[in-house]
Order: sequence, then C-alpha cells, then structure tokens
Amino acid sequence: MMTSVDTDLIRVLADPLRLRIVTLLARETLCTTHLVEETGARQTNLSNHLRVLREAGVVETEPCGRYTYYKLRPDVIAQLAGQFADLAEQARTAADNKRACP
Amino acid sequence: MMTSVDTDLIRVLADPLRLRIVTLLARETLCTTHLVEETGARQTNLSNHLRVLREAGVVETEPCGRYTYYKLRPDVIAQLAGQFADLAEQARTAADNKRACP
DNA sequence: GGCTGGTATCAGCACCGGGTGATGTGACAG
DNA sequence: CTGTCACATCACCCGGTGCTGATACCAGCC
Repeated sequence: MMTSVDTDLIRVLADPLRLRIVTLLARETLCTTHLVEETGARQTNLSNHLRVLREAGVVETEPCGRYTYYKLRPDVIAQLAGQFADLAEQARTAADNKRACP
Repeated sequence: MMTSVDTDLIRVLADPLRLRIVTLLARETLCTTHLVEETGARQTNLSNHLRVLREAGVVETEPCGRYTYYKLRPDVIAQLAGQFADLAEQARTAADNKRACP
C-alpha cells in the first residue's frame, strides 16, 4: 500500500478561497460569474485560483457560449480522501511502534 | 451533513516537510533525533514544524527523559479523510446540478 | 557542582504566493 | 461592424511563512 499523500494536491486545496470554490462546486456546477457572486472575490483573483485548480486537475472546464462552467472532479477528491484514510489506518495499526532512543 | 473541510488543518499538512514528518510518524513513534536523521533537516527547522503540528493537534508529545517522542493522532487524520470523502460523495451526488447562466 | 547532549525559543532574512489593476481575447447582441 | 460582457493573462506589490544561526532550557552523567 502506497499511503503517500500528494503534497501538491494538498497545497492547492490549502488556500481558503480555493477550498471555498471547491466546496461550492461540490454542490453544483457553476461559472465564474456565479463564483464571483458567491465568494465576493474579484474576477481576476478567482480566475487565478481557478487556473490553479484546473492545472491541478481538481476541476474541469466546460465552455458554454461566452460562459465557462467549472465542475469538480469527485474522483480526485475521493483519491485524496483515500490517501488520508490509508494514512490514518496505518497510524492506528502501528500505534505501538516506537523506535528506541539512540 | 456539514462537509466543511477544516482549512487550518490542511494548511498545516500542506508543507512538504510537515507531511513527511506525518508520514514517518504514521509508521512509528519517533523523537526529534530520529526525525533529523530521517529527513536531513536541521533540528531548529524540525522543532518549528513540530510545534505547528503540535498546536494543530496533529501530533502528541510524550517526554521520555531528555528525549521527546512524537506520536501521530490517527483520529485527526481520519476525520480529515472523512471530510474529503463527504465532499467527494456530495460532488458525485450533485454531479448534474448546474446553475443556469445569469 | 559542571558538562554534555536533546530540545525549544527567538530574531532575522529571503522567498514564495495571494491580491490587485491594467490589458488582451473571444463571443454574443445591436 | 461596434459595443459589451465573460473570462484569461500579465506585471506588480506586499505580507506571510519557511529556513537559519544564536541562544536558552532541561535532563542525565561525570
């Protein structure tokens, strides 16, 4: 079992605004305008964060006329959840392992 | 269902060295000296990161003479895993929700 | 007691990354 | 074709944060 958590993916999600975006996109597919309304952030700011999320593979884009819809990819989040679950399970199993003092 | 992921906890885990520490502590309980050997980082640096992990409740300390053992708290990681799993599940359920263009 | 080794804290620095404004592009409406 | 709107990109500033060296603290050993 690998149990190595993807650092880059966590760093992408570690930003409050990006996590907010992800949480919103978990409920429904939205375009940038909606996200501006929901978050109150500037369009430029959101566009930058959305690019980070896109390049990390967390979201998918779907152009619709002059709008761009953003949709969360559940499998990416599920994979991350699995990595953390594995880590927790491993920690539970090895709870009593203690390396001796040098 | 809440499904709100704890941003502060993720930010704590978003650092490569801290995640490395957590991964190592998932296998066995270690003291700072061991972590210095394993990671190659300076003692000061590690001590700073360990403080962050401690204050975030991710690890517990157990003094043993002049050594300090660090132990991962599996429940914290498991809780995070659950939050992400919920988020993924929610995204799967609401996969076809799409708000109309304004 | 003094000394040594393990650990924590402090102050400083350098760098990364998030926020913003200006600007570019592309698509619809008129 | 021209204006407008949605969105992306670029250049820049600035604050947070990780890394480091110096130092303090504390426990065991001589």
